[in-house]
Amino acid sequence: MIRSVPLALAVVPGDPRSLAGQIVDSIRRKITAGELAVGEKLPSVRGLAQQLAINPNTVAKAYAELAAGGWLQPRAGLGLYVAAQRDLLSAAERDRRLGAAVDRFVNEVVAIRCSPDEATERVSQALGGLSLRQSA
Amino acid sequence: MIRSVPLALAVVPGDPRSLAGQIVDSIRRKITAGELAVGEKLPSVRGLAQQLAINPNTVAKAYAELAAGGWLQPRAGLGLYVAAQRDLLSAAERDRRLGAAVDRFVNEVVAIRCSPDEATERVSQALGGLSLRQSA
DNA sequence: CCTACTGTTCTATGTGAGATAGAACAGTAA
DNA sequence: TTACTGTTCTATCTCACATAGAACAGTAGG
Repeated sequence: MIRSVPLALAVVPGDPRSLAGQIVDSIRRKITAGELAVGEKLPSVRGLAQQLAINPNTVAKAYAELAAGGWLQPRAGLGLYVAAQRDLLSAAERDRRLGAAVDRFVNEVVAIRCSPDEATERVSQALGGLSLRQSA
Repeated sequence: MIRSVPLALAVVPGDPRSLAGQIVDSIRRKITAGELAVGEKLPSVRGLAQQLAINPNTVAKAYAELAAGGWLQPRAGLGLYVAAQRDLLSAAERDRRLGAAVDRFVNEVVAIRCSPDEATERVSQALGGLSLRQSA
């Protein structure tokens, strides 16, 4: 029996994202950053729900989405484990989604009225830090 | 009486953004791109609503948000006109919002599992094209 | 003055996503 | 058998969004 890490994680009601969305984003970034190693066991649905003081169904939905995206591997009756990185999306689909994400970001930059150069710089910094953690 | 341009604009029900949100984004980008010149009159609330086959209240909400953001200048009884560019946000507030937008974008890049370099490149391209239009 | 336009404001209604609550099911290990 | 695991289902509540209809104040032109 592998002990599951307490999983430092927080959800806030003020966030525009749904509770399940916050959990999904946090775990995806922790896996990408290497804070959650491949094969590691995640807290149980009910355990994490109690820890976050939210409904178990909300955690279950987040876990289901992560499993569907290939981030977590379910073992029947045992729990969910961090899966090895693999691509479920085709190159075309990934390109399409990236384009949509870029478009959304540009809309926000326009709305803020900030310099395109500053926005590019900030994105470069944030994504650069991401790749460093990925190689770790 | 200044004739208002037909304003090539489209809203789609499938878009995750609300109808008002789509209108707001489109008009902000048209103003930024110079497709809508400063001082130009916008279509009336009821006119644009009829053109888009949506409720006038939805258009009114979009216009109100644009006016609140300083993008449009209301003239009582006349209509809304493209305002001269000015900053209503403090540097600190703009920086805070940019950080939030970057964080959202990074979350999407992580979710897509695409290369950070590719994402940076795409953003740089998109924002570069934006600054070109701004100078026009 | 009167009419026709402009944006604004208000209440009411219907729809859908998100979160909650509670129950039940199947698989696994001690 | 017991206690855990994730999964699935129905039901309810809330809130944002879009719609619908009405009313108001300001402006221009006949």
